[in-house]
Amino acid sequence: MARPSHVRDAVREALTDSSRHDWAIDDVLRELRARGVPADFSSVFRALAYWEREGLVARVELGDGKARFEAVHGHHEHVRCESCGAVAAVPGCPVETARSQVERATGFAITGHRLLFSGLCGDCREAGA
Amino acid sequence: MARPSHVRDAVREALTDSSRHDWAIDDVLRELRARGVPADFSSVFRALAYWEREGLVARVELGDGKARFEAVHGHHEHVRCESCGAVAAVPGCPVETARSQVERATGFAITGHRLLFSGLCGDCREAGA
DNA sequence: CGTGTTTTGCAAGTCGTTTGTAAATCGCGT
DNA sequence: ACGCGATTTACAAACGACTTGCAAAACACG
Repeated sequence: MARPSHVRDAVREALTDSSRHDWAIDDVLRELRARGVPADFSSVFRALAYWEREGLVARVELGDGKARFEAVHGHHEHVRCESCGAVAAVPGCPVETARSQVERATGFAITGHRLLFSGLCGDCREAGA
Repeated sequence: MARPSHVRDAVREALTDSSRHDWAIDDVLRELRARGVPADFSSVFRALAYWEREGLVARVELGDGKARFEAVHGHHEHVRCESCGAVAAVPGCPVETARSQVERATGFAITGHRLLFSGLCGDCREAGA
């Protein structure tokens, strides 16, 4: 029933092989082409949706109005360079401890959070100085 | 040179008069109509952009793919109910202390952050139980 | 009152995503 | 090897929400 799906497979591999945290759909598409697996935008879109449902890929919210994805690893937050857009992972989670305090202050039962730092990466800092 | 602008004024008043943290452009539009100040979508859009530039209105990122705004008060984070979408403010900032640690870990110079909690508001929790 | 600038509304354009549809592909039983 | 039925894929059209171009209306000012 489940048939081989080179697009889906290639999409998963592309994300998994890299440590990028900001794969836009176009980026994945280009990467597939580079790997000799031409595919259609919509196929990549559906593949990403599929792996997201499957829990192997997570959507990353960078606030730039584009859907971005990364392979699921552990829980972590992100930093994004205001200048060049580079994205890196912030190990650990500065927010976990705040949870119960937030619940008390707001009356919400907290189930998750999304934290995005912005700043200047090392390169841009040097270049701008 | 600067002429009276009932749309701009009405937009600022609408946001300022309320404590909402999730004004979408349509919401503002509807509120203006309710106040007897009919306006066009694009005018409201430009008014919001204007006040954002002016620093009186801030864009709020709720990750629902819509531009959302609030009147600027102090710095605070947000909680959003997964069920009904209600948004509340989280007083204080659980992240401020993490800043230097993040800088050390990533090599970025941190200039800001955006934190969004998700969970269930009191009402939805009762309703769902 | 004219004049020149600012605001507005309307409509069209854009960007990125999402969906409809039909053709191609493949596993499987015969 | 062949046909059947379900799954994948590509292409194109649809969408949602924002953005922009442009001309008409509204003012302040001389």
